[in-house]
Amino acid sequence: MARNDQRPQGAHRPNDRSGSRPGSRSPGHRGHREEQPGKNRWSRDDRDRRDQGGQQGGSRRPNWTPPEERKHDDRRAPAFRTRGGHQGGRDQQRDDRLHRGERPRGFDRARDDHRGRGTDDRRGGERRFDRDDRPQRSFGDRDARGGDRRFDRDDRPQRSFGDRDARGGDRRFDRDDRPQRSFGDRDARGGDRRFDRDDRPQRSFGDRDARGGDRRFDRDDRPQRSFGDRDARGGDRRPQGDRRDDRFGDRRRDDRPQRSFDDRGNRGGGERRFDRDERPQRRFDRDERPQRRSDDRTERPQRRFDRDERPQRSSGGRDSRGGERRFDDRPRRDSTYYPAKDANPFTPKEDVVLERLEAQSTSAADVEGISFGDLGLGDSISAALAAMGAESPFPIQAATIPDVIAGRDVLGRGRTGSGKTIAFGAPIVELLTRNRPDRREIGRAPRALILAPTRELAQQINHVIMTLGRSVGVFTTVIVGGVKQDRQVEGLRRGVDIVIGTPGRIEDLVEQRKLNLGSVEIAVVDEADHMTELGFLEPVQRILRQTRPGSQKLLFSATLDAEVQTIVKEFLPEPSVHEVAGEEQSTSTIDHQVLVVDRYDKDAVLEQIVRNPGRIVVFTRTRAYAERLAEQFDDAGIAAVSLHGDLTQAKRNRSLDKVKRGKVDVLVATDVAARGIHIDDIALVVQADPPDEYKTYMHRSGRTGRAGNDGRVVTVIAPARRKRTQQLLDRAEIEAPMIPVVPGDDLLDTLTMPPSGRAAAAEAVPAS
DNA sequence: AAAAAAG
Repeated sequence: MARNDQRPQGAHRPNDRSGSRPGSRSPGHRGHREEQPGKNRWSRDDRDRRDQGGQQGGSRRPNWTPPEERKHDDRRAPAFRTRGGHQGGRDQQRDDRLHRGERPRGFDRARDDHRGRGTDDRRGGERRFDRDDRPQRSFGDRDARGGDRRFDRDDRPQRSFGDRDARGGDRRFDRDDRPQRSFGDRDARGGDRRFDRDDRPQRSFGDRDARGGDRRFDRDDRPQRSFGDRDARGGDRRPQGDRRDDRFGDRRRDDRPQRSFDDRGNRGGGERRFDRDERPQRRFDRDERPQRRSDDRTERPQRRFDRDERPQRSSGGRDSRGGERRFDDRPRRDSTYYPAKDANPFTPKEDVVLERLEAQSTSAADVEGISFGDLGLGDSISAALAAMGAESPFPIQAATIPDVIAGRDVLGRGRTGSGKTIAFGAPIVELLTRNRPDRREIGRAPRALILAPTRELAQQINHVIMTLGRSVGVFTTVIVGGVKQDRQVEGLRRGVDIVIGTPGRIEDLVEQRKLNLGSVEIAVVDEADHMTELGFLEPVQRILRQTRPGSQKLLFSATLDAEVQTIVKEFLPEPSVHEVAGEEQSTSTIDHQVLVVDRYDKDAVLEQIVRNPGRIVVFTRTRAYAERLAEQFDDAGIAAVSLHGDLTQAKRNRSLDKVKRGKVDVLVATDVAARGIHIDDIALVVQADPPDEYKTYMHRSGRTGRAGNDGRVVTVIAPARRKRTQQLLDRAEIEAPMIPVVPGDDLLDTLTMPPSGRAAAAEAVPAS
């Protein structure tokens, strides 16, 4: 895996020194950052030369204009025009060149062929660059990248003090002590959380069955699942009695005995359905965890058992494991000739509302008058927060900061845009400030790790934490894929306190022995429920297992649910769970509508919607569609950029940056941008394809309506999808009218207007 | 069926 550079194109760039590779780039010279950009940049001459003899992707258009130079002002000009107007000369030309909707530019395809993966940008010209030799396009990229990296480094210089040793010791103890904590703590947090382990004993067979009933929805099959896990463990499980007591004591958690995930179903009431069942597979995965040092977790013997039983569980997960669990194995209809809508073994899973973890609730009123200092943060950090605009703590912050500082494992759920990054970032910086050596050690191993599902989110988190850390000499670095690892490795070599990144590159560097997670005392999994989904779970587990035994773990997400069970069981023995009270209300600031559109009218409707003024984010289910739509909008004179996994990281950064800086108002993205990404003032979120999961709906919607602003969301669906969409909305507890729409409807021209204004317009439009 | 993350 030690891959060196994922951008093979680099080899073709003029001035390219990649041949000399990482080392030659004057490592150690922080100031050399500048060279980075220069290195790949094409001079005008280079470009011209290229253009003339260019045999690259071939079809470069004579009149092609760099997208960034095009003008799309017309989009806003005609204030709410009903139909797409005609475009100016240039656009006209473009229209001639290709029909919207088509995969224009033949070269795109050609390129795709040789390029192994991805396609860069939708605008042909740009894409070319990324790949082959296409020099020109570089400009954009580099800058973008340059920027990111910059962060990584700038702060480090001063890196004066600090180190892990100090803390190390402490934490270590924690672990050991944790044992005791168990009882007490657990209660607090809930013995329940422990799912399988302790409390569940009784539950064993009987329970399950019982539960089975509820769960039935989700998984009829589940019942069997018991096989290994729980039963076996049974032995371990302690009687519920011993669990909890304390801190939550006051909070009334004692009463919630069984609350474990499994149980949840019962207590909660209808909604909570045991989604977990579906997640059984993961459990198996653990087998691989044998490593888990037996010693550290004396207290948690139980788990060990779990693993044993789960032998097969390898990666595949379900397959290996017992047949029962696999969805495939589920009882199916005898005949599959006719697709069964309701009995699809796969879909149910996505729509199931995972049971919500029980948590301590904190409301805005609870934090009134409280300052960050009251929560345990030092003056420097508090000042840095104030400078960032965070004068006083938000509920989720007030709830989790003290516990994080106290060294507890924490599960935090706060709605989108509620300040979760600071909720875990500030206390981590605070902890790293304490007990550290007088001098910072060059090459010291990081003491904190933050995992995020996307590179953009990791970078965003880094911005926040880097800012906080700078005030107290705590340094961070981003470790993500898509860019050369050189700078990242160099940063690590110099020594950083907090590593923020995505699983792939982190594992890669660990394997290359360029990143040592053994000193990590605090690990955070942001968007935890997503990070514990199938493709992410195992890497995350492997990474967390690399951290110091007994290290503190924090899981955060706006939709934190039982999906994280597997991780909680293994890594958060006695977590404290927090959520913001009444967070559902916050959704009330977002207006939701479902537009029922005939398939053939869809693109026209989307184009009309996107002509509305204001920043608009359009979500699609596939990369190809995101690309196609962005191109369509662009060709129609509506400046738009795309963001998805087929683009090079440079382009991804560039697209996002363009939107953030207001260069472009329309962003067409896949779900890569659904979680965590913050862009100011998104007036409207358009779901060009309806999401499959209610959680996805919530995260996409969460891109708007942030910071107390109103937000609007429209979801475009085909008539046949109404029922399914309604079910999804019900699960998300969102009310949204379903409105039949055809291209040209005035309603489509007022979507970024206040709801009230729209209502009037809607009435004037004959419902389909 | 798709997306993300390593290549």
